[in-house]
Amino acid sequence: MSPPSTPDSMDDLNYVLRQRREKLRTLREEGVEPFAYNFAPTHRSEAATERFQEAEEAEELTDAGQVAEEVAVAGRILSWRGHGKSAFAHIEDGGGTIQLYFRKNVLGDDAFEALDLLDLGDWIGVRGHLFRTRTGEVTVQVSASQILSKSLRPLPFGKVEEDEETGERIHHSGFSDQEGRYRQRYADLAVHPEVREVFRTRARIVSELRRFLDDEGFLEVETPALQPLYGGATARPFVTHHEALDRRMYLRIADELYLKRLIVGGMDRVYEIAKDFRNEGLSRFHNPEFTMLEWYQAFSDYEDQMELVERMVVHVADAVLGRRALEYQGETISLDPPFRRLRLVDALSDALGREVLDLSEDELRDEAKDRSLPELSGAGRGKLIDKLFGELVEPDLVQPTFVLDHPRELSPLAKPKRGEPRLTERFELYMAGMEIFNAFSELNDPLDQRDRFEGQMGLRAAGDDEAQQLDEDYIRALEYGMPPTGGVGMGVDRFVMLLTDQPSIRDVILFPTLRDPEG
RNA sequence: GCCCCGCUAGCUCAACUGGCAGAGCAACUGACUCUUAAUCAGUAGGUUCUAGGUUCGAUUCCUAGGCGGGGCACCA
Repeated sequence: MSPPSTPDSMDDLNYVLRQRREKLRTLREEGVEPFAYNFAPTHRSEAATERFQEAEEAEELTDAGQVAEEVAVAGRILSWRGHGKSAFAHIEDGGGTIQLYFRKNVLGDDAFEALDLLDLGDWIGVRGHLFRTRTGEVTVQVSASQILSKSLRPLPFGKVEEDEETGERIHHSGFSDQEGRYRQRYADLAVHPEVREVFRTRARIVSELRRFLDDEGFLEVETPALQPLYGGATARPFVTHHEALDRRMYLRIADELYLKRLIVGGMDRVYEIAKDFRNEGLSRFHNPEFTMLEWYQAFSDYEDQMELVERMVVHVADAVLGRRALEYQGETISLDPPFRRLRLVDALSDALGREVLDLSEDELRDEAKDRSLPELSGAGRGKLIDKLFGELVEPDLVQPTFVLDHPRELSPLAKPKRGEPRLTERFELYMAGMEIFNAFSELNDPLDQRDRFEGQMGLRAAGDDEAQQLDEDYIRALEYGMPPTGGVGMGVDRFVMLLTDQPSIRDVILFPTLRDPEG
């Protein structure tokens, strides 16, 4: 990793890097600047291919079978096949790949010799006429070429063979080391078009989420990521310090309490797409910083929000996938609403064969012990129910399922369930076993909210350092009056995982959090 | 934090029970003017993750550590 940052001690470079530096020096000696300032392509590779087909169909090709006007294309050299006095290459640009054909008698001796100084990975710009090779591939017959940037470090290109009959792409060698791919995402992206495609899809998904909410009359807002108090979720925060204010601050774990302050302020439909930060373990489903979409809609309850979520999922699926079913890691998942609804306590009661709400904390603990769930000493009723649910019910939630009406202890920001005060009006939407949405009829009674916060303070005093803090300013906001409001949080990364069939959250985050490689 | 698996050339991988560390691709030299995993001939390329230990001898066995992957826990 060190060569680029240390002064050139050529001795330390391995021979491949050394050779490329020598080519770089030769280019400069010949008066060629290997790091150009710009180039003006007339087409991206895809458009160039289309241009040829257009000319071909219109029967406008010259006698030599070429398009009359020259095109200019630029890209990174992916492959090179030299044949003495000619050569074929493929370059790749943002639009795909295109083949180049170099001939000594077209380019001239000097320009053809200069091709020796090119390597895989170099960026070049070329001009030339489009034609179709004997084997049928649209190709640029290069009349002039220019190096745009010298690659001094070999990219880990594999080779791809396309099966003529099935069109199947067979990968040879390649870059498959997970660690290398995450640490050097630039190299991963450079050699894996399919990885670039995942992130293109991610952008489309986020864009469709925005479009959907905008069309529903929501206003996109931005709230603080640096907060004097953290809240809106149960999680351990990242702690930092503001020097000038000499004050401890936290990176947000959720946007919730700020967005609801905006509802109090009369902004009756708001949303935010933001990074949240949680100081907890990493896993296939957890990255310390992740993207959350939250929205709040005045005058709605969680029933209304279930309907909105269904419409949102369908909107994105239609727009991005063009269908309402998908394959996730071998499972077929239908996105056709209405989604299944499952009351948490009913599902758990069925699994246990006993009425969950009638069980005492000790009885719940015994049930958990019977299923050899580990480390439950500190858990209260809410946590025990959550654990049991996670163990007994959650694994089955492959098809989209709204899990409803969580116990009050688990949901300090949710309104009590109408007619069942031990429960709250809350839902989580599970898909492919992942919790992707979480929503409430938002608690807007400031007195009840204070009681709930105080309950959390009790848990905190008992040693639960993830319990929520009492936010007096938020209570004050509620005292001014918050209309009935439905609010939803969505794990954007997980939703992207689902839609792009990626097994790990690291595969949908460009630069996932990793340990320090130095150790 | 715990368990399992992995770490060997730029990349992908071999190397029996502990016995000279190898191949394909990439690179380099040469041949080749419609190839596409181009082909053919040749050359070079290694701190076997790190530090100890056992041994005549360690990529291989042992101990500790690092990083990654998977699982569990934590957490959503």
